[in-house]
Amino acid sequence: MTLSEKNFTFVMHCGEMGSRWGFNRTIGQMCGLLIITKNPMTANEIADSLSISRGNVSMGIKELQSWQLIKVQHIPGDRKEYYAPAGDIWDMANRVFEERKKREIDPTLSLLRDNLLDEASNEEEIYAQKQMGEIHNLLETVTKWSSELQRLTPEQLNKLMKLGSGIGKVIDLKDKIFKKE
Amino acid sequence: MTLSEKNFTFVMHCGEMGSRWGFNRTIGQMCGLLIITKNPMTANEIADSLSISRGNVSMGIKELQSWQLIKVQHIPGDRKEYYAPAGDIWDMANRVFEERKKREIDPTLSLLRDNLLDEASNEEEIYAQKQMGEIHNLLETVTKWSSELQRLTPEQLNKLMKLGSGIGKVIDLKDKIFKKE
DNA sequence: ATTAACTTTCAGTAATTTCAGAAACTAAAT
DNA sequence: ATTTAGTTTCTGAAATTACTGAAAGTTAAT
Repeated sequence: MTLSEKNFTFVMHCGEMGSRWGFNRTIGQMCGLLIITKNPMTANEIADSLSISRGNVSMGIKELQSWQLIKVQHIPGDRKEYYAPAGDIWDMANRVFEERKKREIDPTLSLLRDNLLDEASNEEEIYAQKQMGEIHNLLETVTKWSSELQRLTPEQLNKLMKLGSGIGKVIDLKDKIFKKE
Repeated sequence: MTLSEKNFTFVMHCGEMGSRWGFNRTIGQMCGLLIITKNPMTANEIADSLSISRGNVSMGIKELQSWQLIKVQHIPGDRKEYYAPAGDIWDMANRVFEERKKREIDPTLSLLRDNLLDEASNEEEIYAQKQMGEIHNLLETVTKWSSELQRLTPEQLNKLMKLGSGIGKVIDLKDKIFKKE
C-alpha cells in the first residue's frame, strides 16, 4: 500500500519537523504516518511506506513508545504486532508537551533548587543567585500552571481556550467579586 | 575573570540543555553566562570564560541576537562591544517561546491549511484529512491562546498564574453569569 | 592613508547523530 | 527440537552539525 501524494507530503513534512518536535526525522515520519493511516500498521508496512530499514523502524517504535505516543495491537490469528496512535490528537499533544517539560524544564529546576539552598559566598555569586532565583520562579510557575491545565475537564479546558481575549475580563471580574468578600 | 565553581556548574548545565531549548551547547552556555554575570561582557571575555574560539563566540552572538535574547552596549571611550541579556528573565522566556512557536508550529499550520483546501479524493485521503483537521484545530487553538496571553498586562498575567486551581471555578462562574443574560 | 583594535566570515576538521543491514534473539507452529 | 515468522540489538558507514583558527573585513584614531 503506497501513500497518496498528498498524504506523502504530509508525512515528509512531519519528518522535517521531527527534530524540532524533540525526536528525529524518521520518528517524525513514523508518527505522522500512523496518525493519518486509518488502520494499525505492522513494522514492515511502516518500513516499506517510508523506505527505511526494518531496524530503524524497530528503534523508532521503541522511542515512540517511550513517549507514549503509540500502542501495540494484535489481530487474532495473526502473530504480527500492529501499531496505532495512542489516543486522539489532543492526547498525543499533551504527551509530547509533558515529555518535553520533563526533558527541558525539570532538570534545570532541580539544579536550581540545589543551588539556591547554598549560601552565596561573594558579590558575584549573590547576583548569580538572584538571577537563578528568577529563573526558578518562572519555571515553577510554568510547571504549576501546566499541571493545573491538565487537571481541568476537557469541557472546562475547551471553554478556557475559546475564551480568548475574554480572559482578561474574566480575571478582572473575579477580582471584583472576591474583593467584596 | 574566572567563574566560581557554582556559577560554572550552572553555565555548563545551560550548555547541556542548550540543544533541548532550541539552540546548541555553546549558545546555551553563552546565554547562561550572560544571565548570571552582572556586568556586560565582551566577546573575548566570553570566549575566555568558556574556553571556546573567538569565531564561535561571534557566531553565537549572531544567533542569540536573532532570538533577540541579547543586546549590545557600548562604554564611552571603549571600542569594544559589550553584550548583555535583552530584558529580564520573563522577557527572555517569552522570546524563546515565540521563536519556537515560529519554528515548530507555524510551518505545520501553513501546510495543513493548504492541504485542507483541497478536496480529498478517496477513502484514505478522507480519513487523513480528518486527522489533519484535528491537528490544525489544536495548533490554531494553541496559537490563538498564546497570543492572548501575550496581550495581557503583566499584572493580569500574574493574577492568572497565581489563580492556579481556582481557574476551574472562575470558568464555571463566568459561565453562570453569562448564561443569565 | 596607515595603523591598531576589534569583529565577522569561512574552509576545513572534529564530534555527534542517524541509519542500514547483518546478526542475535524470541516464541509459535509443526 | 526444528522451522518459521517475527522482533531487537548492534556495528560501522554516511550525513549532519558544531567548532577552530586563520584570513578578510570594519571602523576609529592618528
